[in-house]
Amino acid sequence: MVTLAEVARRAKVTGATVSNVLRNPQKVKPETVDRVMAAIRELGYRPNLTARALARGRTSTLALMLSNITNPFYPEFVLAAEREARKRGHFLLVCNTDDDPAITRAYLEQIAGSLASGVIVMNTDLSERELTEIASRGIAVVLCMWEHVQPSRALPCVTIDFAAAGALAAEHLSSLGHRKFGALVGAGSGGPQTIRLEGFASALAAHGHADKSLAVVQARDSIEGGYEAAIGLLRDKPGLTCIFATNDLMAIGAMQAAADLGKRVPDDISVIGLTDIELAHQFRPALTTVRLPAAEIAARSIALALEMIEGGEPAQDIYVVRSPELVVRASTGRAPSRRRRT
Amino acid sequence: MVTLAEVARRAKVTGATVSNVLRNPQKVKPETVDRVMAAIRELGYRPNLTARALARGRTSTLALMLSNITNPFYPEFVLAAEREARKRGHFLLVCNTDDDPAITRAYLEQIAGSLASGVIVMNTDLSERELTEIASRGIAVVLCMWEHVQPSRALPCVTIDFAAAGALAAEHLSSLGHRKFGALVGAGSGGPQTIRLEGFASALAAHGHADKSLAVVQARDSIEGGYEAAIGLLRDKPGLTCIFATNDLMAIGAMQAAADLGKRVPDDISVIGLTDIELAHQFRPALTTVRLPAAEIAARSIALALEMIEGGEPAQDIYVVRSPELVVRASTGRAPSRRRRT
DNA sequence: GTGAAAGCGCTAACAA
DNA sequence: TTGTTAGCGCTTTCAC
Repeated sequence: MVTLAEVARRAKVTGATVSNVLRNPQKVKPETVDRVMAAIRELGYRPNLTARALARGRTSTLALMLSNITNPFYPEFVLAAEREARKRGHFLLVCNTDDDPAITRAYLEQIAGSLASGVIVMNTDLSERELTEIASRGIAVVLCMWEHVQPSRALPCVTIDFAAAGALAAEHLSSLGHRKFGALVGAGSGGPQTIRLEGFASALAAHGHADKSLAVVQARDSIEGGYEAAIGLLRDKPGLTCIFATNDLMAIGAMQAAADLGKRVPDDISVIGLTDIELAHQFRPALTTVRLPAAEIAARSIALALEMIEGGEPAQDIYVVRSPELVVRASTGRAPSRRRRT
Repeated sequence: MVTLAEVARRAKVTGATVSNVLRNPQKVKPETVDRVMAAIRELGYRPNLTARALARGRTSTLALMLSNITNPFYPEFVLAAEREARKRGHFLLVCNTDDDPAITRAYLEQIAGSLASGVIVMNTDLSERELTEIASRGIAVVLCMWEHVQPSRALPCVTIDFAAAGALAAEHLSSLGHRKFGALVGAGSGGPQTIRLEGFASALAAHGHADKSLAVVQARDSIEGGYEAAIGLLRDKPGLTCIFATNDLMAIGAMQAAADLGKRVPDDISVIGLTDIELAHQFRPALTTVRLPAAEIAARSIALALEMIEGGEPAQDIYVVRSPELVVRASTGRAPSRRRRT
């Protein structure tokens, strides 16, 4: 391995100068710069990032903690995060916590402040208290898509308006003439996706729908989970003409359930999701959904972490990115004319 | 940040002893161990992995280079890789190269041998020569799922028998009575998936099918790519009763194409994929496919890299993991009785 | 069984 | 403009 010292020797300068050429070339006489650059090239020198990190007191890696990258939302998110990090000269450590607090904790203990100087924490089972404690060790912690009723006051947080997302879904269904609503609420880590549901329910109320026109059921946040929950829901309430799922995976499961029960989507029943993962438009019928700007959230989170690392305190506490928007595709349509009773 | 020195001071020993307690506790008197452990606990000490890496000359991170994590094969792979790495006390840097040799190269230059002491390279546009050069800098490079006609002789390589996988698909279709075959060949990075196709074609020949009973078409390796290619293929060769795609994404696209052309799967046409990503069983109809043991390949690759780092040279050059196996689901069925001409 | 000391490769004052 | 000098926090001989 070629070291800075060898480059220095070859260029007949000291290490400090080589270091300067690399970091503040304007502070070095042009011809020295040339000489050093030549030496670097000839020797094939590459700075050792580990040594640099130790000397500077901060690394060039960021950690991204998520529950399980196998959920199709994350790959899209990770890609965007990684691109932003790379653009800013950083690398991304991906940490799957499997929703296991012990794994999460172990990761944080080992990595935070030693391997990574910043951590983006998504959907976690750890308490805010515990996370705050990590942050107090001097490492940049940013909460991402924190979906609790109370936004965090202690940790900077990048998120979107989940209630508005739910409301968009409600307005869409309502405007199509639906009157009997089903909702599948996913329970990811970090608790159930209640805010999405509340936004949905409030908007329904605002449009004059009675409380009892909405049937809610919990589901695991996956295609299979949505399928099972929808089967149950549709059996219990055969009069439903539409289903809102707090995310796309469950919505896709619901479409399959409808098909298996002999209901056509969207003729007999409309299904709307939330997130707009790629699968949403790849599935047939293509899923109508409310789009969450994942890439933007990812990039913002990385940027925020880096700003904290560089500048100290974040300028504000909560960063809300661009609003969610409705994406109408093939899975929703006008409510069928009444034929059966609820 | 609590350092080793502070722990040492508190435990009234030197740093060397603390270091030993952490690494070779049997070399330290039990009561000293206790004292040091107590100090560690009281102070909340966490070793700094960056400093450790610098001192030991090797880091605890591995890099995984893949083209784009958004391809659903990778998340499953990454999860398995990360678990294996974690089990062995390492962390995983995920690098999306976007199939761009420049990005790949930049990553390798920056990371290899400084941030990561091992790199798993999947599907890449870099030449073997270039990769060998990186490896010669003393960093562990393992090729993963290298799918070239010539296996690499220079770099250790974890792979599976792609030809056998293709053959399984052919045998399955042949045994169902099909006689007119279509094939979609994906062209990922690292060139087209020729070996899978060759395995398919050879098996067909071995079962007595004439060369011209197989129509091959290239496709982009995605649902959309498979869709477009299949539309073209089915228009050109309306007599096809089955389609083999060199991977699942294209197979799913092909199923959608068939549906859009008014063909029922599997009644009018059978579709078989290769890989068995999660989507394969989640889609309707569920996709018959040939399963590649992704998790096993991932784990083996990580393990191999670590062995090389620890032990120097790998014991052998090519590691072939468990054979692919046929997974029969709903997208394949008996060939329809002849109705039309080719 | 424990300590002293040298160093991993780089950065960052501060001097010159 | 360049060099000197201390480290960063940890590991690792080698004495004691």
